[in-house]
Amino acid sequence: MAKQKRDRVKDLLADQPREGILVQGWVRTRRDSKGGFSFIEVNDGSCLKNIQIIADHSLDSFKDWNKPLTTGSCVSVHGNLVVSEGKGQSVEVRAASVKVHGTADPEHYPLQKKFHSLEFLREISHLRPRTNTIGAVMRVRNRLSYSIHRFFNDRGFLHLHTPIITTSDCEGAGEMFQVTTLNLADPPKNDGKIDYNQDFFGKKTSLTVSGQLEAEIYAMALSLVYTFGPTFRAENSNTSRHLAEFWMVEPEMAFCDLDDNMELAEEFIKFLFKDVLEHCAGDLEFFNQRIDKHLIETLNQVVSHDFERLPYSEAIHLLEKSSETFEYSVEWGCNLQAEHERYLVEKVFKKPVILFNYPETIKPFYMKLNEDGETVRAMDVLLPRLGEIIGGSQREDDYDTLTQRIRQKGLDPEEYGWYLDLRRYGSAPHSGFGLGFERLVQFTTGIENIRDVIPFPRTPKQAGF
RNA sequence: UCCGGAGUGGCGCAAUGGUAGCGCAAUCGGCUGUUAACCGAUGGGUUACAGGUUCAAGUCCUGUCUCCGGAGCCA
Repeated sequence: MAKQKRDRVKDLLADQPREGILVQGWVRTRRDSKGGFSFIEVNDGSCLKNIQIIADHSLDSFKDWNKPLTTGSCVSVHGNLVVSEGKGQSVEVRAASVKVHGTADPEHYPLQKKFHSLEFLREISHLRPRTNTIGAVMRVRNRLSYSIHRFFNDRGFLHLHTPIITTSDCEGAGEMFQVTTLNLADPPKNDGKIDYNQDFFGKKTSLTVSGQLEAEIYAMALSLVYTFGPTFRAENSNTSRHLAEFWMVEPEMAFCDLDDNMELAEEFIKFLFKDVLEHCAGDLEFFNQRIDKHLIETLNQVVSHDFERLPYSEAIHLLEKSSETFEYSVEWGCNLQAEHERYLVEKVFKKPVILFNYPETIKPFYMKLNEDGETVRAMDVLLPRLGEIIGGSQREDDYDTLTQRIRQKGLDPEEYGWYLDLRRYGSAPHSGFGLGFERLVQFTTGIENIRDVIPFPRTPKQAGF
């Protein structure tokens, strides 16, 4: 006899009454009626909603499930999908048999049917996916991930798997996590220094802080590529927007200047928001109700308005002549503070802003120098409240200029042999950007802390689970 | 890392230096086609950790750890 196919709650709730269905999931709540039956709400993760099971106490299996069927227990229910006699749901399941797989002792199971703070849930990361909030976040996260691949695939980009372990300890970005198999208690030494010749790779290696440089290599052959993978920063950052391990999307495009780059970034964000609004409506309504009352409105606004394109110099002008009092004063050449960015995005333009053409002094060596010799073709996409979600640039494609820029920044061109080779042989104008995936999930769910939009957050002093 | 706040039953919070309480959850009972169910009763706490001041410390002081908010770094 063939094994019965499992019905997902999401499908059943949209289905017509029919016989012979099988529901499998976790009990969210149970209410007993003196009418001799129980209301059992089961969730299987397919959607936010639970399905209501009516389980009669005259069932043969009653004596087996009555005691162990509590909040958190796991069940299989065979029965019929019927029109609901009560209010609040159109259909429900009338159980023919109920089986409890795993119990959840109510005296100890931490997830009882009550409100729990996200801070508390973070301490039980192995159980928190069973909550409405985290379940909804993960469905949205999944949709965004799928949608990112679709966006690039539809536009002829190749998904490129760049390495997690890299030898370039000079990428300019933040602190890196070292990768080693050396005995840390007694590492081999040469002239008092650690001898990396004896390490696994024969040199010092770290976890990647960006796949950009490797993506450039492939863009210089395949034209359009993107990476989407884990990224690591060993910065001691303790904020609601930073993780030590996060996922980053990095497209890299040949024959693409800064304008094209900004255009793609804007199109990309709008595509993703639109897609989530369309395909995660139920979950977004939940966030809109419980997390952020303006979430859906905000997402719709982003989708329906052009992003403001603002050169850095004009941003400085706006800030200088502003009547707003800032903690940090501004002048041309300084890094904009969070308060400045928020002022521009939330007060002046009230929509996403793309800042571009930054002073070369505050940006890395690989960004293309403008004709003025003072600014580089860099751009940051800023969203209300969240701040920077995308950072990118047109890359310097001129061999001599790049060599000079490397020296200017106090780096050694010798270390960048293969990177310079890309400019020596068949160089092309090219651009790219990096999008923080968790920040995207934050914005689309309204969740304030980045630790609640990734299954297992890694932050300073936290790598549990 | 810097600035500020916090750590008290399973969870969310109270408690002028003087008997540690409340709500939710849990347990038991009542009621009910219920649905954040409702009503009644019961159990549950070395107040983060280590020192110190005091007749007396959840409360004051010192140190440590962790968490939260903001800043920096950035995505």
